[in-house]
Amino acid sequence: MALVRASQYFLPTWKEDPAEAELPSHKLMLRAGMIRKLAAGIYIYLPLARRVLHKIENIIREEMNAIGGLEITMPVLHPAELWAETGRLQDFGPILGRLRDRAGREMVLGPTHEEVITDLARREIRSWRQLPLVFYQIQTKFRDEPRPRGGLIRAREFTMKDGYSFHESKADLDRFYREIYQAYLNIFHRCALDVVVVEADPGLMGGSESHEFMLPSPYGEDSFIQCESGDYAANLEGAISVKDADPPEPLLPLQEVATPNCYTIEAVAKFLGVPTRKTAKAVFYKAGEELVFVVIRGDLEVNEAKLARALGRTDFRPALEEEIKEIGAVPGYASPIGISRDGVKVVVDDSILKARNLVAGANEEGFHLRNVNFPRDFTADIVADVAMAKEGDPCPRCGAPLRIQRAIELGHIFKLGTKYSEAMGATFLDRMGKSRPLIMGCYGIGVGRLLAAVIEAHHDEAGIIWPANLAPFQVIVSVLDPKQVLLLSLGERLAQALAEAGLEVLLDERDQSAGEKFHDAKLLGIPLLVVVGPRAVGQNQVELERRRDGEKRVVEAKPELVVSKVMELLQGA
RNA sequence: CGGAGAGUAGCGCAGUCUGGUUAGCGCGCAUGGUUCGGGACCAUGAGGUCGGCGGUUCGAAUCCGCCCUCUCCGACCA
Repeated sequence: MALVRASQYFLPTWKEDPAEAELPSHKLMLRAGMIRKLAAGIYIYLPLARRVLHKIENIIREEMNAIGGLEITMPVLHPAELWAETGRLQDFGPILGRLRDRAGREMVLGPTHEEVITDLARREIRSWRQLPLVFYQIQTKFRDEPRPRGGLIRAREFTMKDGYSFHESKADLDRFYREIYQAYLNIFHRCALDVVVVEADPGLMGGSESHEFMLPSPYGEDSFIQCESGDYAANLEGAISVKDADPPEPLLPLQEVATPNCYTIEAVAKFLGVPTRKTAKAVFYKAGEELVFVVIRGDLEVNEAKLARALGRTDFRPALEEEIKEIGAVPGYASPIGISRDGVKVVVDDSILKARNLVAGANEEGFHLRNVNFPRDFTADIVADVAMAKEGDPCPRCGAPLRIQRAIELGHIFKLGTKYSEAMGATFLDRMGKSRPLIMGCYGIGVGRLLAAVIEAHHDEAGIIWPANLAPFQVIVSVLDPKQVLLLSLGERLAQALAEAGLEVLLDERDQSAGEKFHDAKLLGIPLLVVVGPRAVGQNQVELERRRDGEKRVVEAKPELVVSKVMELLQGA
């Protein structure tokens, strides 16, 4: 039986918006007494938040268990050597929280657990007969993010459900991937969230396929691109861009033109009176010893995630002016024509393929070339799509315009393949007795972020509006003047009856003004309010008020009647 | 890491430009009383290293320097 007395509980609510919060979910969680900040991006979860988190976590558990997931708990502290094995000790960089134990051993605070689970797998999994195996945990992660923001939306210390699956074949991973995809939809649906599933960039996680589960929100920390007709949605990092081409035109001869003080595409285009899409832009990166020379249509931007894929490396940075000059290119007037190709990798975006008679730099201060054409005038080491998709671009599937949406990334699932198992030697004997690396997938949900997202999706000016299945309490029984013994005892009886009927009940018998109690009830977002006040009780009645729509009922103050009416109203909450 | 802003009582803020009684206001908190249907009222009271350190000055919340913390924008973000 679940009956909590407010006077003995911890409800540190605030009347005013805190100065430090910007997002509705952040403000409301502070105001409702759910969280308190310890340091930037590091929060204490108070009792009210814990109640909701338990429900969210249990939904996740049920759905994970239903597809064969086995719950485990892995350590927060990992030996750094494990991370060195996969190279991620380096790759994660300063995001990785690091420390030494008393013996001087390097340790890391786990930002994720591929290394640990793969270590477990290589010790324990020997035969295909043990497969498939799906482990998951709901546990604290630490990432020393450069910029935490928005309360629980992007914290440094946060709770994550992370799952890892091991398979004997790609086909079995594919099968399980479809199951977990559906399980994720179930989880978010049960949390009353309308998520959009977007194709994501598997990037350097390796593997073939990856999806993100996004909740569209103006306060999102992420964005994705979506086709109006709904047949394509992708993370911006991986979004395929279709480049509309101009109609073909005859190739004209190269022609040098003076363009004084035109150091930017906009300036050149304006000076020569051509649209920016009729220019070729040069963008430079330094990757190790190599200078990467990207040629892209002037109206487009380079997508560095796509460039990383085209190059097969991520260790590059924008080049310095001196580095550009070293190869004979002139910053502001650069083009791939007439430069030294020694130690230079020319990457041509596919937007250049169909473009004709472009304006490009002449590698001479104050001059550009007209009528530059690929591949007539220069060659490429790599031709690839390295452009950032943008608002209004045609959808790669149906051609309808694409729109950019801000969103909260709630979940991310990956087909990892053998990246970790190979790096760490996690192998098994297959049906033919042959040793092969385990085939893996990994699957994350930001639990705290999910909690915040539920509030983002379900609140109004007065406070939170919990979906009934996530609410910390389903009913709040508010005794307006608890010093009147009759009112208090009636409130107690009703609360008891409701609790015995299986509901979680908060009995607000605090000696506070009616207004405060009404406001708190709304702020806390409890689906149903039972008002035990002198006015109605005088006529042997109590009032019910539904949080979601303000729907009110008056009921005779008999426990059975109140219970049945509460149940009825909760159906619509 | 770049840009912007902020740090004064538990919360929200004024005071700082132009140095000068005992550092204020609202809310909250404690005690007593009056109230009791949509954030009541009266009285009394507690609560402050004015983010820290250093400097200037007869005198610093206020001026100067360094540092710390927090927020927002950007970069970044399996």
